[in-house]
Amino acid sequence: MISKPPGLERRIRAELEAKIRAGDWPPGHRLPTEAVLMADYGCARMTVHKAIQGLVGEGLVVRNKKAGTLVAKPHVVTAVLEIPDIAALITDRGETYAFKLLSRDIADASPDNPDERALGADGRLLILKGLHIADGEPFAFERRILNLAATPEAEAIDFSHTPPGSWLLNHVPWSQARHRITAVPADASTARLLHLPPQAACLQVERWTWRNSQGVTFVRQVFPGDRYDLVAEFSPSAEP
Amino acid sequence: MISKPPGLERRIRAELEAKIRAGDWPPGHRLPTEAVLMADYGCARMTVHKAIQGLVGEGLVVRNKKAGTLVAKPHVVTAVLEIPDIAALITDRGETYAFKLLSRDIADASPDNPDERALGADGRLLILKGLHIADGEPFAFERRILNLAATPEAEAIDFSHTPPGSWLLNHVPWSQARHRITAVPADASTARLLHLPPQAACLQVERWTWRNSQGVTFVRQVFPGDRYDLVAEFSPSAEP
DNA sequence: CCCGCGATAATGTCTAGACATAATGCCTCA
DNA sequence: TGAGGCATTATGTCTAGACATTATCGCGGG
Repeated sequence: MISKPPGLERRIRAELEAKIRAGDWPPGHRLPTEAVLMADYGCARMTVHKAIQGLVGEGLVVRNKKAGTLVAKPHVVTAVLEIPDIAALITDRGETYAFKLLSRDIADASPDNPDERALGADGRLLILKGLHIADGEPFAFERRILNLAATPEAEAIDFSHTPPGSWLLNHVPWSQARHRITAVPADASTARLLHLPPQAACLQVERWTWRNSQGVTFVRQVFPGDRYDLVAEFSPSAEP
Repeated sequence: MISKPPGLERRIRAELEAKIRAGDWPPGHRLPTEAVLMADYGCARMTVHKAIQGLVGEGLVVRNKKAGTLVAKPHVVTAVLEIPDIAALITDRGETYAFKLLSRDIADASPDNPDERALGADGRLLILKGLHIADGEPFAFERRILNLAATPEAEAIDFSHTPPGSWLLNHVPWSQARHRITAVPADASTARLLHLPPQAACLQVERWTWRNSQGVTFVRQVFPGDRYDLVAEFSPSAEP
């Protein structure tokens, strides 16, 4: 009674969702039809329809004409991974952040380099290597390839202290990406850069980014296994 | 003209999305108001409203009353990680799958074990250790804690060849989970089990699962770094 | 010049219908 | 007994409105 009424659609959705999450309605169970809910709540069909569509968006239910609405079977566990900008990640922790550019090269894409080929680029590439530093300690090593055909402005930018990831976030519009997450032993030079013993277990995140089906960038980041981990929450689709 | 008309709402949504993804409308750009789109497409407001709400669901735009609808700034990279059932993962690859139970114990939850405490369980626990095997080769080692208060049926199940993860998927309804992904060096016994050299880099996935705010299970899986990696696609929320 | 207040412009939510579409399941006919 | 077709049921999509909500902007007064 204190807070404002959250809207009927939200309420219907929340009540259905609660029944599913509590296990009252197990996977495969058929939920009431729109007509029934409409009568239960005394509202228009559009309202219950939108409520149930919300559950579809969350993947909690599947709908079939005539067959009705069924609680979905969770066959794969999906999790939403938020891969933050490293600079933001570190400053959010209250540590000081610095980026150190180790090398900068411009090269033509060569079809025999698998990283470059996957990017689908065929023109000039900007190749950057750098180190992310938190409170003076090395935090991650990254090697990045930028497709200059997709982001020609990048050639003029001074990346000696600006991390290219942060620059891209603010200058490249919406895009699509693919991530690959692996554990790798640190090779000799990476181990030295990250102040690790040779062969130390590291988390490697590779990301390919496209915009409008044109390759924009590829990056491989190596984190010391004991200094970083990824956390993914299951997504009960947050409400604003 | 070959395929059926996909519905006006879908069409509006797709056209707006295309403009955003192509970069025609950069982050921060204000898109046409519902009234304008209504006139453009000659349809009711509800239709454009639902189309734009779809974009909100994808996180592509943000809406404010009076201020209008703005293209969102991609400040964190989010990706949808599908963490499959290991048995399904392996058989999908066309390899033979086997599970070998290494140990089974029942214990009372002890508050000084951090894994058990995080689960929030305070009754009896079933503790399983096992090995996932693909084509005869060890694929992953797992240690799992099941809260018997949440899933009492589990006590009667014979897990000697059934992987507990697969059993849970089919017997526990919808739940919430939290994942933590790290790189760790294999300890001596894990290395032996997985046929790895000691200290080899491994990917470790930890998952806490709750249902109805009651802890259900905690599992820690260790994969050889060179035999498994996680792939996460960015999610432009697929359309059926 | 700044502050506050009110008009306004935008989205949020809901209604009560209409017609379309698709899968189920029954019923009929061979 | 079996197969096909049709009626039924449920969701999918859309309309044309109504009223609610709220951030912004501009204007006027102190």
